[in-house]
Amino acid sequence: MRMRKINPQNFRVATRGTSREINRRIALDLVRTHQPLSRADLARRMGLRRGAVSLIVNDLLEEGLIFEGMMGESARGRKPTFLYIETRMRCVVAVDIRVTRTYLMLADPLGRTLAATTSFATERDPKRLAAELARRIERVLIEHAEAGTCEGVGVVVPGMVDRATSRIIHAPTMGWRDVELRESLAAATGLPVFIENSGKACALAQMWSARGDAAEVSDLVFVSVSDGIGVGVVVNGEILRGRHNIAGEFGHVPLSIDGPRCACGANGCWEAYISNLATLSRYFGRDLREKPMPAEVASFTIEDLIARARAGDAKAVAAMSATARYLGLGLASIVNAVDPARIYIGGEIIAAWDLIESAVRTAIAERALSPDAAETEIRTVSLDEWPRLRGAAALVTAPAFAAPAVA
Amino acid sequence: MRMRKINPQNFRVATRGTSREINRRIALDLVRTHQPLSRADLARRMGLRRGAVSLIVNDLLEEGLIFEGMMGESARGRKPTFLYIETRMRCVVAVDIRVTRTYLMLADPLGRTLAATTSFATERDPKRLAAELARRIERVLIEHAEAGTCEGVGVVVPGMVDRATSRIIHAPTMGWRDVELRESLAAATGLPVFIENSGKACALAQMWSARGDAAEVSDLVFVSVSDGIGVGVVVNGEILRGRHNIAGEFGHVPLSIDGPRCACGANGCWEAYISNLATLSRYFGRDLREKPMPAEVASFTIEDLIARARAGDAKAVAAMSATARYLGLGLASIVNAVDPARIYIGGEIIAAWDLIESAVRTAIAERALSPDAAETEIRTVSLDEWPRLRGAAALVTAPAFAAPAVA
DNA sequence: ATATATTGTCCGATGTTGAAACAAATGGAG
DNA sequence: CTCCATTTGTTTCAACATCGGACAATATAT
Repeated sequence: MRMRKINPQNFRVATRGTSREINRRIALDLVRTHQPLSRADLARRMGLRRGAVSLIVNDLLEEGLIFEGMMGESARGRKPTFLYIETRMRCVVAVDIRVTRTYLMLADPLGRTLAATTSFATERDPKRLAAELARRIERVLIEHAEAGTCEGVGVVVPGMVDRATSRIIHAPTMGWRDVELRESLAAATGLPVFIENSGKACALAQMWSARGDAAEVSDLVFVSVSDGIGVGVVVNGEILRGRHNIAGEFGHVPLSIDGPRCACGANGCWEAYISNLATLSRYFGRDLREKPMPAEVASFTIEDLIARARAGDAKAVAAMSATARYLGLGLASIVNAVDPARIYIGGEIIAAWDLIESAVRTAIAERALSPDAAETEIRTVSLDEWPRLRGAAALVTAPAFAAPAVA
Repeated sequence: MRMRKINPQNFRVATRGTSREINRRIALDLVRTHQPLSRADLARRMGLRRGAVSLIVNDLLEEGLIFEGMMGESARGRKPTFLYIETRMRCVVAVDIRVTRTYLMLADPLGRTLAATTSFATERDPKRLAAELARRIERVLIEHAEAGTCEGVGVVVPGMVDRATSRIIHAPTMGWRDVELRESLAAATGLPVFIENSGKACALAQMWSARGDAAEVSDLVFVSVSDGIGVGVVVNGEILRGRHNIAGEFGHVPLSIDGPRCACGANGCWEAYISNLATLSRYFGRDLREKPMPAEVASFTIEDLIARARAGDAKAVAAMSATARYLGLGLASIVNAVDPARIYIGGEIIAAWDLIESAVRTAIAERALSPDAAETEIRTVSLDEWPRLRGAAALVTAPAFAAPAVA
């Protein structure tokens, strides 16, 4: 029995148009997930009369959100006209700001890539970064005029973003505190701009990527293992943000309060056990954060480590196994705390998923509170799926398909 | 920008009555939180026309959910007729099943106690417990016939409850696995029965207890420190249950994976550091789970320990301080993972809150990811507020005031 | 006594879904 | 080919909701 409290300080009453708004969004989302679909299909799925559906569909057609395509097939009787999401004359720009490089992608309203991803060295100064981004966005839109009008820019950053103001409260790796980016980028491009933490955006992308009658999941967690640990939590189909915009920071929940020092200042954070740097440090038997480092150590990447493990390097295998175990122990905390239907894992390390999966599973089972929960579904997301950029695109595209705020 | 995904497998379209249903529930909840309230007050708060409000109010009056009371005051013009939640001829029964004793309370539709709480020794056999409960419920309803018709029975248990079936999946301290209680109790009493985990129900009670324009909070966590650690999480005004009904089990998130053994089988769970047994074990310098124990140790309670700490017993103070620090470190995990607007803490130990608060705060600040988050509001809930029983009552009373499921 | 303000009700306008009739399109039976 | 059953999509009217404004009732201030 689902039961949500009404907030007496912030509710929305129903007006004459509320029913239509609700059904309109359901219809649009059904076209998105099940296209192609006819008006009669929609009426059957929604349990509405065909008359009501026709009115909604005509609205959506007029606004250019969907279009009528081929005639479909039916055993007998008049053939249905199929409806599709209009993706031909609309596009969005996705931007992934990372410490060293910034990535840029053009996507259609369903989040599919329209043009090859480009990248450039990240400019640390926010004002100059906004200017540079605006230039590159303008260029890609001119170069791909066939993509149509741009509906907005989605930006993901490695830091906390304030929900209300969209200011970047703190991005430690970037050295940013209370940075304004949205307004300057919006002013420079003349486009709506949406900014979100990268972990949260990745979770958003996974939530909106499911198609058809495939298992739909509205409670999921995305864990990104990289230089740091980014985590995004989705509960009841909504991103968990929290009162101070830090919700989901499982990377800084401890495995051991007396464990190794973490970049955040505390000891024994999950991140301090399983970040790429932690794994490499384990392999080299020294803390790689301490300079100076020999050049051959500084340029050694996690991909190199995985290669050595595959080649049979016992020390590499041991380092990977240890990370796998700690990864699983932390995932167990997520399972016990959030109990999502599915966990997605991204980052360079999943290239070695076949090597580490069983150790991860064993560690989860060691701490998960029930056998069922220990079997929580885990899916890996490889880097070439561009999870961050798809999340950035979803920031712009998803609102049109979301449920209206009501009550 | 709040954005909830529509579940294409499980949505609810709007029908002719949906607008009315939405506004009806908002109106009823406003009367609950702001009573007394006139029709005109409602129209102003809701932004509806007085005509529309009148129709809704007349519906609610006919159904006996509210009643018209005294005339109110106004500076000029016709005096308003005040509306109140009808609590005179309706009641609910709240039941708190604990390991050794079971508590029973009669409450009104706003969750206020109507008759003194009674208790009896818990019968471990579910069938016999249901029969015993039914007898006692029948008796209290006869003895308090003035309370009117009973609208249902809310039961909280120390274990996991399956959302769909209401079966008790696992209650370790009771020795229960996959136990059916709801149907047998409903059959024996002829009343609707609702069952929930006690930690989750406590969170529910806090969410629904706020009145007036006081700070409304729809993201909160309730932490109950007792023999075990019970935690309930509320996100967006909804209880977090999770895919396997274990969400919110922060009691078994580790402080140190190499820490002391926990009853759940894992090592270093938060519970193993701060449960009453853990605190007492720390005081006596021995694991109290190991039998046999001297009688004076076995009968020594956490209240006794608090008394000794207040009397200046250095060892008692040290044991309490250690628990306080671990309590804060675990709360920091909750802050970083869920980032609620407010945390409620219940249990015997809060009788010593003045002794431990600063240590708790220091520990939270040690690990919280932002200074703001470290200042997350904490409120203690004393035992004589009967948080579990109020949660049990809320299971029955809250649905009437909750938002309708839409889209 | 009069003016003004407030509450609660009433009635037609508008916008929505519900139900059913209807036109159009299609395939199969004869 | 004609006729019929079937399906799609549109149209029409009824039912139900809020919106907007008018109105009577009621109370206070002047």
